[in-house]
Amino acid sequence: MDYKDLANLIFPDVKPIEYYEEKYPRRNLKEGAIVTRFAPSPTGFMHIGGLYQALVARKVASQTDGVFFLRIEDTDQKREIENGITDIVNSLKDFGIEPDEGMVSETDEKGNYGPYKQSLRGDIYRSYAKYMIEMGKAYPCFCTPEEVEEIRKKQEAAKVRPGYYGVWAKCRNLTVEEMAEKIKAGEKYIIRFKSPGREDRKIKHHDVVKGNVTFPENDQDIVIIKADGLPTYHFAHVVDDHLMGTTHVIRSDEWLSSVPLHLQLFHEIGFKAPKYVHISPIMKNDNGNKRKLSKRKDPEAAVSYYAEQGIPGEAVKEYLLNIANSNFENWRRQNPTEDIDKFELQLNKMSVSGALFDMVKLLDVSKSVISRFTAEKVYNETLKWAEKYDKELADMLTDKEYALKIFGIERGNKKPRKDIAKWSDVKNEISYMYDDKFYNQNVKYEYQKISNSDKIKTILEEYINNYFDENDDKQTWFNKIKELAGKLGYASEVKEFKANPDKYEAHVGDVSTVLRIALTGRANTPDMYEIMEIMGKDRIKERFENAKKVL
RNA sequence: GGCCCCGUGGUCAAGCGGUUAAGACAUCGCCCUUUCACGGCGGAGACAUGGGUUCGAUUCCCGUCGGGGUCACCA
Repeated sequence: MDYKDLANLIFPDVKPIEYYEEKYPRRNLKEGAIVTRFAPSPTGFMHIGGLYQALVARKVASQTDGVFFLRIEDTDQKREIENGITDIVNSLKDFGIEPDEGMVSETDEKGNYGPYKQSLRGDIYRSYAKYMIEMGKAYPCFCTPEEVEEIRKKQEAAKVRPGYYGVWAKCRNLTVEEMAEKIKAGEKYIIRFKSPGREDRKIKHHDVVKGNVTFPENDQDIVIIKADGLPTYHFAHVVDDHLMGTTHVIRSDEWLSSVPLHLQLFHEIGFKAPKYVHISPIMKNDNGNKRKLSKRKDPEAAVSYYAEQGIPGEAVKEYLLNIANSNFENWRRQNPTEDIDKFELQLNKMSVSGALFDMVKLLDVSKSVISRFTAEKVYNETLKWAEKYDKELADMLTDKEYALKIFGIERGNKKPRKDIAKWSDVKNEISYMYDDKFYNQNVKYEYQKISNSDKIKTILEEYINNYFDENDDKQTWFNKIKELAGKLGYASEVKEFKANPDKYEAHVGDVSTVLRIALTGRANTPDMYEIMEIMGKDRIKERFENAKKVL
């Protein structure tokens, strides 16, 4: 009895690895092409950190004419949730991230290197496990979970490293005959890797973002095939990324410490190891302590949160790119209208330590992003958001032509207006442009410098009767307000007023403010000329009448 | 606790032996503007700490402190 016989006893009906090696040939890509993947477990909602990884992986693959694929790591059936894959696929799609290969829905996939769902790859893993056993590099372990737990307790008591290794690895030194006997006797077992490592030796490794790191060699006989016949993460990673031709494994840095294991696994099975890119997670300040954004405690950890808030996906992506490569900001300033796909992301420039999530900064990025949108796009996005989260707003937007005029105020020029950070801001920004909202809100007219009722009344009446003309261009429109101010005894120029503060009660700006407040109920609005232009004389008149009533 | 990684203004961060230690967000002041939002100018604000090495350390080495990660038949 030798290893081969043992392997056959354990996996009698499994294909030789040559079958798979042929079925999944090396990818024929041009020099320098990077193959990346996003490999989440469908265990809950999509996390912002996952989006970050996927974004980075998608970008570097695109930049090098490589391939980016989506693989689902569902080898732990206990933790799975319903529609987990759909949620991942849709979340990525919402942010404009399309994999070249991989799962496209709960059950469908595209690409030639599948299945892209690990639970469907059991036979493949078993073939490679068998291969390992044949080589004497893996073995069946008959220890029960209770026994393993007991070993751990002893180690703890003895103050030695916990784990299944060296002398603690009871089954490691069983003879082939003993193993076969136990199997034939029906004893339950799992498959463990037979680590050739020694803890007192160091390995050096170069991580693309973390740089050079040194670790003790792995000496743990980790399990590669679980009792349920599926592989553990470690083994699936090695087999899949080999077969799928991944060149760069981009993953969260919590995996950094398993690099010695993974490298050893790759080496022992005889595959070329990929490059590793361990990216720092996005953190949150929690009472002075940094911690990862938590699914349970932090609503902003879920990518759905941003959609709910009405923060455009483009903004979230730009913010994330900002964290990834801080020179993105400079690039954006120099290329304000360029598509972000044109930005060249550099993996080795990514931060080694985790960045604190900064909502204020995100919102600032978002303001800029939205200011670059066309009125049409602002309209469409706002409507899409409103239909889901704010019915009242959606109703307001029924008249598209009118809404487009509002969204067009101070937009499309070199210094576009930056007042919307998220779609949920919109209602408040535009509500006064809607008569039914305006007249039903019980507006309080809080006049400022000029607050005397008679004076306000005079300004309003004079203006609408003698100065307002719908056909005026902006310059003459404003000249007329100056004229009005002059006629009523206010300074028609601000400079004039500042030069002679005692001579005048107020200046043209204050007159404007009266008009603005009577018109909108607010002291601060976008350009008043455009607002008046959109409203038209009758509505302006009506607004003024309303204002006069409560004087 | 063992092992690994990290430590530049409030935040994100350039810098990698000699710099007046960039920039962005936030903050404050001024300017522009009929208001606001922009935009412009300026201010305040940082190399965790103690030892080395060096003519010279934010940059290199060691210790301390602080933060994070990891030690599963979870990924």
